[in-house]
Amino acid sequence: MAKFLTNKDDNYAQWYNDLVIKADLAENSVVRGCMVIKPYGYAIWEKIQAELDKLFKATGHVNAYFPLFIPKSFFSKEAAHVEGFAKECAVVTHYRLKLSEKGEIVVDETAKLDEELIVRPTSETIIWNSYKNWIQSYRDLPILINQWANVVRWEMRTRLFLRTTEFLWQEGHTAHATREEAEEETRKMINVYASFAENFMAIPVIKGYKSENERFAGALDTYAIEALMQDGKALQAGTSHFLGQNFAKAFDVQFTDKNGKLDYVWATSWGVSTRLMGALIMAHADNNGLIIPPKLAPLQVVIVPIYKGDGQLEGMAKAAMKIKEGLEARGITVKFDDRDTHKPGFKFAEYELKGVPVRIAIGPRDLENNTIEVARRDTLSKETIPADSVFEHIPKLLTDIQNNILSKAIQFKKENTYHVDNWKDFISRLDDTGGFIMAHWDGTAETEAKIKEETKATIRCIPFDSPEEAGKCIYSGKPSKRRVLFARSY
RNA sequence: CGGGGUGUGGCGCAGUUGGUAGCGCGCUACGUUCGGGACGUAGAGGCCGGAAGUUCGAGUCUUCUCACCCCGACCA
Repeated sequence: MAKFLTNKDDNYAQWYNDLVIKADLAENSVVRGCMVIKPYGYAIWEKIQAELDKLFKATGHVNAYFPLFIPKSFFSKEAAHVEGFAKECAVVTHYRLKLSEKGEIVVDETAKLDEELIVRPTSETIIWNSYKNWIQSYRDLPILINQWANVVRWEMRTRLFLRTTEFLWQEGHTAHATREEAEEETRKMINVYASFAENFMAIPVIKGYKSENERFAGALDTYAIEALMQDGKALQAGTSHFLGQNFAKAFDVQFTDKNGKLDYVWATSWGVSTRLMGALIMAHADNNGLIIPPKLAPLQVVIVPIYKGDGQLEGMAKAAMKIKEGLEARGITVKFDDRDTHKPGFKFAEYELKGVPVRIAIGPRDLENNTIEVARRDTLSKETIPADSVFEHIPKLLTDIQNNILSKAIQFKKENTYHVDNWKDFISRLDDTGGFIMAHWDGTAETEAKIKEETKATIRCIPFDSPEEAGKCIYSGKPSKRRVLFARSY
């Protein structure tokens, strides 16, 4: 089985690449570093989008859209921000092409832009330039806007979904009258991400603060959710930034408060990207292919008929359509695959590869006995049930699968989270198993950098819930008050 | 930008001392199959990344060029 996939245990990276391609999620485009998201992959992204969008709306946010292009001058208004992104920006310098004497299409040098445009790597600057005009009074606040967009960061090395030059994401940008309110928003959104990861993606995460080094360019504080992949590496799955008054000051966004006093506006921004697709794959999939949690599966149930030529299909189609309609009425997405160009075995393998949570097979024996065969993707187990019980059974089964995938992931995270108290163990733990490593750190950037240099492990976050505990830094031996989360990461 | 590698049907590859291109998968047609990726038969499909050179003759040798991939420095 799964003879088309590289074995996950032999070569995890290759297994991932194979899976993305073979499951028809995405492919590399002719444009270096950019991907083509294929319909099946995009369907999963649309599910992610739809659920997140509901959560954003439920927390009071609205959607809007800001330009792809950002004037270079805007970009340089916030010092830390420029520094963070300058090295990976695509720049538009001209607006016209022409035919050369040789008949080639060339840039028309006479059509040079007065001010160059940056292709957005993120939208803080262009958005705050607008907010400046929108905000005069505390009555105009808060502004709670999200946008779904593409952004471009010119990366050296890319991998489908995990890091691509262009990627899709959402970015929330909010403006508040008080520091407390902005901080609360920052915290609220990281919690939204965390609960989305857990409840929909079935991925448990660790929420925490980023160290100063890992912080977003221009933020006073960055919160992140970190997820553990099956190869023991961490993946940052979402971030929420408390931007303080940095962007308000850079773009001169002031408002009059209730007391008639002028003050700068407080800001947050937060985002998740198509990288979540990578997380979804690497958290759950196995050597047979994807395992998609039912809540995000574009196709939740597939019905495969097993028939020999001569009119056998008819009876099955009738039974299948009845099941399909009944399940759809219960809000379940169902496909009846009656293609006669592929054999059942081929279809079984294909839907496993694509991670469809539940497969129903109906064959001649089932018709005779009024049964169906139900197979679940997460455990690969099969059972034959009375056809009449399908409408009670399948919804329960989907819930069960969602829960099982999550508890498996929780178990995995638990088993691969280690408390380490000295340098030797730290290194051997990283090399032997990887995983989340909770260890003491002296809180200095120098130590953090040294650890990264020597081990490639970074501080993923300082967990919100990590208890006060006296200890010694694993690297410097200096005193430390709490453990932080270390890991090698994507 | 350093270090390594690869360019040959749609995809993955082979191609000997230079002699005019082949295999697997996929594709098309027909037939037999159909409870875990079926089989047979017959087909279609290639300026061998590009340019120049050596030679009677270049996928193969030489030079130049272009593109892509992998490993590092940067990153959601």
